[in-house]
This record gives sequence, structure tokens and C-alpha cells, in this order.
Amino acid sequence: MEQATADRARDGDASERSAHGEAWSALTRTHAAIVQRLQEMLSAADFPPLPWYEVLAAVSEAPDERMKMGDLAEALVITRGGLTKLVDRLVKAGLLERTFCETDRRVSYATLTPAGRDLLSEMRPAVIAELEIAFSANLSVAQAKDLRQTLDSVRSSACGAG
Amino acid sequence: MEQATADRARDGDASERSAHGEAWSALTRTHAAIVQRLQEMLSAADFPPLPWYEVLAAVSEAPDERMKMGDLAEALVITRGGLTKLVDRLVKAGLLERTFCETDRRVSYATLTPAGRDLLSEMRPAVIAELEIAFSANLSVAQAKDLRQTLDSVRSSACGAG
DNA sequence: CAGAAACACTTGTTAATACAACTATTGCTT
DNA sequence: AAGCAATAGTTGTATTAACAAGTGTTTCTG
Repeated sequence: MEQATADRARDGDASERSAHGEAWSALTRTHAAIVQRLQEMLSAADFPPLPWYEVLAAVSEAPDERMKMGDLAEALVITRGGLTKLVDRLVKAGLLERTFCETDRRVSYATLTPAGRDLLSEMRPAVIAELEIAFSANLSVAQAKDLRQTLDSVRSSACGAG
Repeated sequence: MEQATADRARDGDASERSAHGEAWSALTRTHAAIVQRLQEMLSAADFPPLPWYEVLAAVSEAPDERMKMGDLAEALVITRGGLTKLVDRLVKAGLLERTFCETDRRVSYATLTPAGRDLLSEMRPAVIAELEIAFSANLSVAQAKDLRQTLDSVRSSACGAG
């Protein structure tokens, strides 16, 4: 399947490159542009960096505002080792605390502290506003939902078996 | 402007969270999933890491297979300082060489070497195949073009003025 | 109920990245 | 033309992340 496009894509023909390659290129650039925009906004507002927000947001949406380290690493798509040190920094800042599981002493939870909850409630509107600006300028709600669905279907095939 | 959507987004209503927030979440996760997949493939095939491919691919598409450092940094959405050291590594590996501009002695070009061109021609099919797998499984060519168009419109509003 | 295998997380080392200061060249202003 | 701001790239420092090995816990197996 897609033999024709694959053949056409093999040589460096930039004029009619594979539609999927074009989509990937647009995906990376758009992602980078929005990340950059968010980081600039957070830095200008004297907020912690974007990864901190992502951690806080993920934990806050979990039951009891706590999340297993492994699940959190998977949700953020980063390594476990990286998450350990990222959470270390958030704990040192008083935004998270580590709690432990009674039934399985291997697991540790990253749990939101009141300070973390407060900070998140300050950051969230700023982040959401920035996203609304970036998205809603050229995208209707229906288009955004369609985009989300399309991306999720791509992710499912990228994550699972090839 | 955008008062209604901003108001709706301000409180952290998770049940009917902003469609744009959902789209952003899907965008980050899909991007991360595909990057991870590509990196695993490259590592397994004993190829250089993904940033090297992105540099080679960008330079190869430029006229005369060379690109100004500043333009290259902008295309890859990384800092100038970071690009300097990234190109250093590629030069040391013999894949790029630095050439200079006659008319403006400030600018330096990253120029593809024959070895870089050869390596790129080996890597490109592998990367494209991986992308085809990830995308074409659940996406028609028409859908991919639509996705690209949607992402580009988002990027234009994210990059330009808010 | 030992002992090995699997699991969840942490730590230690190494490489990559960002950020800010620096050098060199060009263009603008008067 | 002299001086100053702007531009293009590099370098130096410190933060961040990745990869692999290590620790403690649980589960499976004979």
C-alpha cells in the first residue's frame, strides 16, 4: 500500500514529498513553536518551567491528586530516571511530596501539596489562555476536536505494534 | 476578544475541558510517541540520533546543499548556541563542513559533504518507512494533507503575533 | 518455603541543551 | 569617515536529560 507515494518519497523530490512526511514535519514544527511560546510566557511571568506545569497538571487530574511514578513517567513520555529527578526538584520546592503504598512497598506516589495546588491554579489560566490564543485564532472547536481525534489515531498506531 | 472561550477555560472544569487543551495534549503525546519510535529505530539500526538526521535533511534540501547557521537554527527550532555544537559534532564526524560567505564574513554555512549525503541517503528510507507505518496505518493521504494544513494554520498563529 | 525472576524506583555517570556573555563584521547616523 | 547599534556565530557555564547499573520488594516456581 502507498507504494506510489513511497517510491516518490525515496528520492529527495521536495516538490511532491510524501503527504505523511509533510504531516510529520508540520507536527514537529507546530509542537516546537507552541512549546517555545509557552516557555517564553512562563519565563516572563516568573513561573516555573513547562515540565513542572505538566507534572502538576497530570498529578492534579489523578484520583486523590497523587500518581504512581511509573504511570506519571508514561503519561509525560519521559524516562523513569528523568522523572525521579524532576520530582525531586518539585519536592524540594514544596510543590509535591512523596507518599508510599501500603500494599506494595515498591511503589511511591507523587502527591500534590497545597502549595502545588495553589501554584497550579495560578499557572493553569495562563497556560490555557496561551493555548486558546494559539489554537482558537485559526481553529474552530469542531476542528480542534477533529484534530485531537486524528492525532490520537496516529498515536495509537505509533505506540502499539508497527 | 475571545472572552467567552477564555471564561469557559478559566476554571479547571475537567469534564468539558477546552477542546483546544485536549488538542494540545494529543499533539504533545503524539509527537513524543513518534519521536520515541524513530529514536528506537535509529538506535537499533546503528544510525546516528534523530537530530543528526534532521540537520542533514534540512541542509540537503537547501540550494547547493548548504545553509546559513541562523536559518538552520530557525528551521530546527533550536538555539544558535546549541546548533553550533551540534554542527561541531557533525563536522567532526565528517558529515558536514563549514564554508564561508564571500560577501558577508560574519555568516558561515553548514555544507553537506559526500559522506553526509551518503549517510542521509541510507537513513532517509528508514525514517520515511517508519513514518509511513505510523501514519498510514490509520490515516489516508487526504487526511494527512488535511492534518498538515490544520497544523500549519495553528503554527502560523502560534509563531506570529498572539 | 527457599531461591530465582520480575518489578518499581533510585542513583551515578555521561552527553546534550539552554542561557548569557563575548568576538567579529556589517550597516546606519550624523 | 567616525562612532554606535545591530547582526552572525561562537564559547563558557550551569541546568537538564538519557542510559545503564544498583537497591529493595514482590511474585512465581520447584
